[in-house]
Amino acid sequence: MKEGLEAGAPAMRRAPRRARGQQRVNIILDAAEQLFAEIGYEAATTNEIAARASTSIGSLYQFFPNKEAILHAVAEQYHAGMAAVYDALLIPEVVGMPLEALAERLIDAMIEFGGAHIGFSRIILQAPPNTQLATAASALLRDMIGRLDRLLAARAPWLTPAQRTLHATVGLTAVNALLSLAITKKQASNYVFAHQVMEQAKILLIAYLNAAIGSPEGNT
Amino acid sequence: MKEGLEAGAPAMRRAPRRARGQQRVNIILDAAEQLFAEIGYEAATTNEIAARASTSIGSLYQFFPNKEAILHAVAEQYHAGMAAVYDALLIPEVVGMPLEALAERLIDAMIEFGGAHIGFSRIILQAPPNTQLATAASALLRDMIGRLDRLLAARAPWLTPAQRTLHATVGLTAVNALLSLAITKKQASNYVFAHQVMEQAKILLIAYLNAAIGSPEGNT
Amino acid sequence: MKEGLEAGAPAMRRAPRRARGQQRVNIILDAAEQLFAEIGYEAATTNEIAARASTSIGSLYQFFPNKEAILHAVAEQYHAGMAAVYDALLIPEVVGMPLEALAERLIDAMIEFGGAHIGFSRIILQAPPNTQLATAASALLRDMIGRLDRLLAARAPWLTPAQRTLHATVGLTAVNALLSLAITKKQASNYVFAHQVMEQAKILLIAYLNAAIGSPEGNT
Amino acid sequence: MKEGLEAGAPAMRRAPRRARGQQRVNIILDAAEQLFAEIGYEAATTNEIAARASTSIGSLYQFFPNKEAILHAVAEQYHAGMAAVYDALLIPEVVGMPLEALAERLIDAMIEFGGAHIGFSRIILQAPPNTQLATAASALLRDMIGRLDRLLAARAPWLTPAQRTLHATVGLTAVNALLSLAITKKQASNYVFAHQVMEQAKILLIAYLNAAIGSPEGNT
DNA sequence: AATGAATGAGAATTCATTCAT
DNA sequence: AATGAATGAATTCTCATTCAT
Repeated sequence: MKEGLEAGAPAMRRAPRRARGQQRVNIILDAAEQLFAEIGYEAATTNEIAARASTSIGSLYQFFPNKEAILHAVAEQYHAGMAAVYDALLIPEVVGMPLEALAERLIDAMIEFGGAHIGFSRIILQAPPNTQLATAASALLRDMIGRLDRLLAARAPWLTPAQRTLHATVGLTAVNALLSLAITKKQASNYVFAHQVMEQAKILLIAYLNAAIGSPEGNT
Repeated sequence: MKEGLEAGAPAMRRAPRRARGQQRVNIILDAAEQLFAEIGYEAATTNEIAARASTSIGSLYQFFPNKEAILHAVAEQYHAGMAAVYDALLIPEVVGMPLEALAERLIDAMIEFGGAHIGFSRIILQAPPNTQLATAASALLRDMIGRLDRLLAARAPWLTPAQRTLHATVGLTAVNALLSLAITKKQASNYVFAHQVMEQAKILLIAYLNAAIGSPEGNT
Repeated sequence: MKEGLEAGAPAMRRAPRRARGQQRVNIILDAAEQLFAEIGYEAATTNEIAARASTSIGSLYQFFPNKEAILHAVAEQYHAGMAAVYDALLIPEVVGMPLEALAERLIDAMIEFGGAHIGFSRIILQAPPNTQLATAASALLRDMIGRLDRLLAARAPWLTPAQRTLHATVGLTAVNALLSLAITKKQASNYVFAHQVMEQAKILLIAYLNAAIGSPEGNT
Repeated sequence: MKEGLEAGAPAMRRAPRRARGQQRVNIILDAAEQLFAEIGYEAATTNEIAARASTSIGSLYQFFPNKEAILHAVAEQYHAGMAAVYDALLIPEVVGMPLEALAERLIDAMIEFGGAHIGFSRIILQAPPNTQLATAASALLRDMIGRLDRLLAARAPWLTPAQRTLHATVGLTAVNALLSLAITKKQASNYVFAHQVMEQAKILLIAYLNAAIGSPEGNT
């Protein structure tokens, strides 16, 4: 819990003091994210990351103690961006919107963010169990679910905390999967289908929440 | 569908001629499925698979030309099982059921099958892009979507083929993700939550299909 | 020196008592010779030899204790054939011929024999040092040189034994290399060139022997 | 001829940028040449090459992508040396010499070079067919034959190109085989015989060329 | 005898990480 | 700080040989 999201997460070897160092770190992280997105975390090699970042393997290890640290740093960046997206929806004006508009906003925001981080969403959302990726991913998921939980708390105060967590988890899981699908299709240049999928995601989310959350009187 | 899902899929080196050989192949496949489920395809080593199957690495390679072939054989087994599950739902009595009962059946069947193949579902449904897994997975997905497509065709003949494919893809993707989530929770011994997730999956599927498919008059 | 040419040569596991066994041995040897010729001794696998002989690896090892034994058996066959070729030239009528006719006979015989054993000539004549092949080859060479030596003794009695051995070795080495070259070209379907090479081999041998052996009066 | 003998020849993974790297590459190549010479290309292992070069297997693979690339690099070095030897003979003063002197020069030069590269000559001149060695060897041979061809063109302009190629090929093949034999004997510490063989090689080459090439008036 | 499955040492190659310059 | 060479454990796969049926 030094600087990372996770207790056991390997921290960066040192925070670069100078601007040039920070810039190089960013280049490395971008290269890593891109490569992870293309071929997955396991298949990506540190040498290839360094090469894509136009730097040397030695420099890379000057900033990151090991491969996992790179993953966590990428995940952290991604996490921060995702958090910003969610936080923007937690403002009162949005929380009070009709469900349709809210779902639209949420999913559009995710698409936009996902578009900027094409592919890494897939990686992080699809971590095989018992792997380094899995730890990185679970922290992220937990946090996102927590934010949705709060959003639900504001909109449907009649739900118990357990219900909120359940619905948030289910909704997020489904939407994430569809986002992941849409990104894949987009990468395959199937833009029309990708767009259709995201439209369906909105319909699905609205339908699910309406069915699950119901009204103050009776529900699940 | 008889010998390989995929044109370019690496086949088994040879069909074992003796009972002992076939038995060994099955043991290897079970060990591989289990290991893939635990730590993912990439992290699994052929030596570990052989060790778990209580056989020698040489025997393993007597039947499978390489690691990928093992993956494909496991996927094929899995595929066959999944196909059976779906085919059981395509009988007239089931197709004619109310949506609620149909969704219930489908998801219950998937849970049951997923339970028997705990973990591999996750692996195959979460293949990183541009990997061997991805090829194996996409064939599977395509086939399952095809089956759902036919089911939809029987129930909602007013949909265009493109609409059917879209809805089948979206529904399956979402339900698969929830199944995957439930399995993870189950593996973590969180049975209550796993069960709740699957119940929500039913609600979600029904709500989505009702919203998306609509009635003969007006829709998407 | 039990049954092989060489003291340390691994003998066949057992002499097959029945005709069927001997026949199988011959098939195996033919398959082995062919495969050695195609890809070399080292690259040839015992399994592939068995497969080409349409038998099982188990059967192969029923007759040969190891791979090297197969090599030696093939070499022995080859040796016997080669010896027959040379012996046919050691009869008085041939020994007394003019050098031109003798060279013609010798090389034609080698071509004929080489043609029947296309490729193995190359293998056996080109053994890398310190290998199993090398031992097999050297015995063969020694024997062939010995025969040529005797031929020279009959034709040029004024040479010292050391001179005879030297000239026999040199002549045989050169002609073998050309035979090998011709076979290679033949395998590449370059029949014209192969034929031209063998014609040149005759010219070369005659020229060399004339120059080296000279007449009774003065020489090397 | 600058970077590779062969179009499809595997190049080095990277040109070492630092002096230490180039030095290590040379050490590896020397170790490889020596080992190839001793036990042949197939039997040589990359680990043993690395061990002989007193380096790690990883370092070896930093510079060479695979075993074949090492072979080709060694062959290239050898080729370059051989080419220098031949080129030194293509100067007008030498080309104009009487045949005896020319043959003497050529063979002495080959002995000297072969002595410095004891054994690899054997390897490269004795490649089994359809192997990686064969490809490396054939490029070499072609080039050497080409050089001899030019030498013949200068000395015997009345020959047709096809005749020149034939005679160059035959002469080179025979002399190479004798060189190879001499080297083997030298390795076996039989220096006297080795020397005698090379002397005979001169006699053979002179006799063959005189017989084959003839004079301007009539020939082959 | 015949078959083909079983074995495991050994080979080529990769890649995260360290180290010398 | 930067570079890229050095390291070697680990991985995939082969193949000679043995063994059970």
